[in-house]
Formats: sequence, structure tokens, C-alpha cells
Amino acid sequence: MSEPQVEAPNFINPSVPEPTLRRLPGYLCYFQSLQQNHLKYISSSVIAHAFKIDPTLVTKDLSYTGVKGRTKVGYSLETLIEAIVQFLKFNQQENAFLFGVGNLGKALLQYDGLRQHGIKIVACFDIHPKVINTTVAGLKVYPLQEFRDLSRKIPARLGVITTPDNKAQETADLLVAWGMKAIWNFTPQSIKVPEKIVVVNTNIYADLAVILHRLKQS
Amino acid sequence: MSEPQVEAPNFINPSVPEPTLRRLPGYLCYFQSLQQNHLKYISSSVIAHAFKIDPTLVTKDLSYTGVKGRTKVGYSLETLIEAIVQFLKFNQQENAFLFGVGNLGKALLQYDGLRQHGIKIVACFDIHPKVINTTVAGLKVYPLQEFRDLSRKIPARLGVITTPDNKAQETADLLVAWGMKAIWNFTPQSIKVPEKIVVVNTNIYADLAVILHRLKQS
DNA sequence: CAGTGTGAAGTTGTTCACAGCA
DNA sequence: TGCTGTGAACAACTTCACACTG
Repeated sequence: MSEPQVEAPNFINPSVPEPTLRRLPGYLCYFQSLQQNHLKYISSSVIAHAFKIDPTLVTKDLSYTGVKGRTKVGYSLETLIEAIVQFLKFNQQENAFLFGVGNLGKALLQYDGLRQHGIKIVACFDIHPKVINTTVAGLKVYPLQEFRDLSRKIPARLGVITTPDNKAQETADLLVAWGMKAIWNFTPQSIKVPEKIVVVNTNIYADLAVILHRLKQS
Repeated sequence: MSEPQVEAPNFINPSVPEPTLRRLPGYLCYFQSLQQNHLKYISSSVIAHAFKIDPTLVTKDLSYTGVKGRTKVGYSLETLIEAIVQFLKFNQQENAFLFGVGNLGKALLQYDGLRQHGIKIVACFDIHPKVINTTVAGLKVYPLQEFRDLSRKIPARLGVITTPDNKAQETADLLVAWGMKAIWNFTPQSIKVPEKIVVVNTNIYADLAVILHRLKQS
């Protein structure tokens, strides 16, 4: 009976839990700042302490990326950073269109953290004459009608919705109609799209609810 | 034996699950938009469909707010909205200070959704001469040094951090030193604070990780 | 029936306990 | 001893099954 070499046990797709997925970027940022302070290694207990979670949980999270720690020493920061970036695909460029160049839209356009994580916003759209044809962060703001044409010229799978709440659904409909595969909805409004479209909502009121709840009973 | 009137069975504190807490604001927004379309009642199955979750889960979530649905009819939108707003304390004003008037900070200051949910930003701070003493959304931008004085004049328990990542920790330290009870950290950087301080991180990279993960394997 | 409401079962995620290693 | 790594126990959350109600 041969069953030695447990080669790459978890690399096919052990279906990473969403909580793990959501914690990894936090670790990454932490590791990068440590590396800038010229640290080389870190142990799961130190990480756990920084994030106020259980060390074993950290170990399990990191194991999904395939990195191996060295006992007594910990994990190599360089390896970890490399592995997480790979794992989360932060190094593979993904083009995106942005809809709604209001305060939030502008902030995202000017923020270069997105680009550093692989998201390149290639065009942005609005419907207000006041912003159309202005330039934000080097990008011309197009009238929404031009989305159709541009979506054929520039390949992009991701649409970012930063419109007012009551425009979210119609914007989403448009994105789906013109072939977007994923929608990042910064509106608190829930949107309805076909099954296979990926939707992720970034809703600050969810976070606000948590803050207020904890505040009042402490 | 008298045990009729099951008065307010779950109002003391049945320790609402965090997932529930995070879904409620979504429901609220949905209900408000339905109400604007002159709808009066809604059933949990319709809600469930809009959010792509199980109807029973909706029922349980709503039960935490104390509302009762009427069989065959559903829940009264007006009652629901009132109850959720009460439950989440979105109608109780909570003062906040904001730190870091960059793109994101400005967007938050100009966004009136926060105020509509009870958060009143009463002052904002920065360290860059270029923004200090400018006015954003009717608020003067103060130099950080004045935080100490202002925190004594204006009561506020919540501090919002929208500084660059590498300033998050020192800002948090300052907030704690001057008595803030809660911190809303919009930085991806994890921050270390004393046990009893409430910290909530709004980290868009967590959402980004989810999007990219789902996109690549679909 | 078409809905709410709720206890039980099932699933997912986290923590514990301990084996292995330098 | 201090750390990784992992299977087992536990806790939290979600879904199921069904009683109940107009």
C-alpha cells in the first residue's frame, strides 16, 4: 500500500471559506507594513494578536495560500506576501468601468489603492452635464450613452456602481445588458441581476449598524 | 397560573447575531424604496427573493426588531421601517470627528447618507497645510493639534479614520488618548487599541477579494 | 391555502487538543 | 520549549419541518 507523498493537498480547490477570503487582505496589508520595517519572519500568534483572533484560525487561513511555516521561526513575510497576492489575484490586472462620478466615484478614481490591487478603471460615466467631459484622475467622464460603444472597444468584466441609490438598479440592468460579468455595488440598495452575474455589495450602513450596536451597550 | 401576555419576549437582549445586524440596513433601504412606490405590505418570501436568501432567515432577522407580521398579508412596511430605525438607533444622533480630509474623507463629509442615519460629523482634522482651514461641506478643516481642545468643547464618542494607511495607528492612538469610545477605520491597516474601545474596519479589499475570487472561477 | 413563527436538524466556521519538529 | 499543522469538539448561523392563523 503506497500512500506517502501527500503532494499539494489543498491546491485544487478546497473551497476557501468566505471569512478566510475576507481576512486575507487584512493580513496582506499588515505583512507589507511589517516588511517595510525590515522584519523577515512572523508567527501566527503574533498575527492573531494583532487581529484579535485565534492563532489556529490564522494558521488555517494561511494554509489556503499554500505557504508553509517553519517551526520555531514562523512564516517568511516575503513568501507570505507573494503567496497572498497570487492567491487573491491582486497581481492580475482586471479592467473596470465606473458609473456615477459623484463624491464617492471621484474618490475611487483618485485612489490608487485599487490599481495597486489589480483593478484598473478604464473609463467612467455619468449622466449629469456638469461632470460629463470633465477629467478626473486623468480619465475623461463620458456620457452614459457611450458605454455601449466603449464596452466593445475596451475589454472589461467588472462594473463599479457609485450612482445615487435610486439609480442603482437601472445602472445594473445596463451593465448586464452590455456584458459585464461582475458588479461592485457601493450603493445600499440591493440590486437584482441574473444568476450568473457576480455581485458584491459594499454597504457602509452594515458597518455603521455594528458600531452603533456595540457602542450603545458598552 | 398566569402566563398569558407574552409581552416583549425578545426585547431585553437576545444577543442579536452580527450577520443579522449587518443585513438589517439592507432591508431598511429596500423597504424605504418600496414605500416610495406606495406599497403598504411585504412578505418575507418577497424580501428573501430580493436578497437571495432563505425566507425563514428573513423572518428571524425581522423578529429581532419586535415587529409582528400578519399571516396572509405580510409585514407592514411602515411598522418595519420604524422598528428597524429604532432598533439600529439610526434616529439617535451620534456626533463624530473625522480624521484625514483626503478624497475619501471629503466624500464622507459631503455624503448626507451618514447624517440621515444619525451620524453627525461635527469637526474634521488634517495635518496638511493645503487643506487646513479650507471648508468642506460647511465644516472648517482644523489642524490636528486642535483636536484636543475641540474634543473637550464638543461631545463625541466616535472617530472616523480616513487618513493614509500608514497614519492609521498613530491617529487611533490619539483618538483613544482623547477619550473616543469608538473608531470607524476606513484604512486597510489593522489598528491596536485597548480592549474596551469599539473598532469597526471598513476594508474594501475584503470585498475586492470576494469579487475576484468569484470572477475567476465562474 | 398563503403567509408567520419556532424548535430541531444541518451546515459552516472557530477553537481545542495534541502530534511532530527543530 | 515554541511553533506549525491537523483532526475532533464546539459554537454560530442557516435551513428544514411543521404547527398555527385568518
